[in-house]
Amino acid sequence: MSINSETYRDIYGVVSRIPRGRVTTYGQVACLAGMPGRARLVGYALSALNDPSIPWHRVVNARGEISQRSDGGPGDTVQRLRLEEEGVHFDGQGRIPLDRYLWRP
DNA sequence: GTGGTGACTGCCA
DNA sequence: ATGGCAGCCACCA
Repeated sequence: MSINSETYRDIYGVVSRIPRGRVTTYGQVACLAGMPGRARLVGYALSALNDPSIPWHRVVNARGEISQRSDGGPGDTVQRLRLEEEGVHFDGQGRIPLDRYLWRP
């Protein structure tokens, strides 16, 4: 990982144990990392992340949608493709039914 | 030190 | 159902 910070390492640690074919929300990652209410920090941490071994694509927002990146990169498209490869099904509105795919540790 | 920004969330109209 | 808004806190200029 690119940043030397315990906080970020905790976030990445949580993300890396999301099982294949499941998703989780920014808020839940924050909660599991011991900082409830700091979903925005999780988003910031992921934007700074540049490590292919971390399954960042399994993190979506609280509505089950893929959050668009500010840098205009193709990340959001890649995210959807990778999730579909894992068998995560999107509904007609581009959202993931969280009742079905949300990771419950 | 100060102020603006963001891969967010929950509340309210 | 959708859209706006305040709160959140690390980072950068």
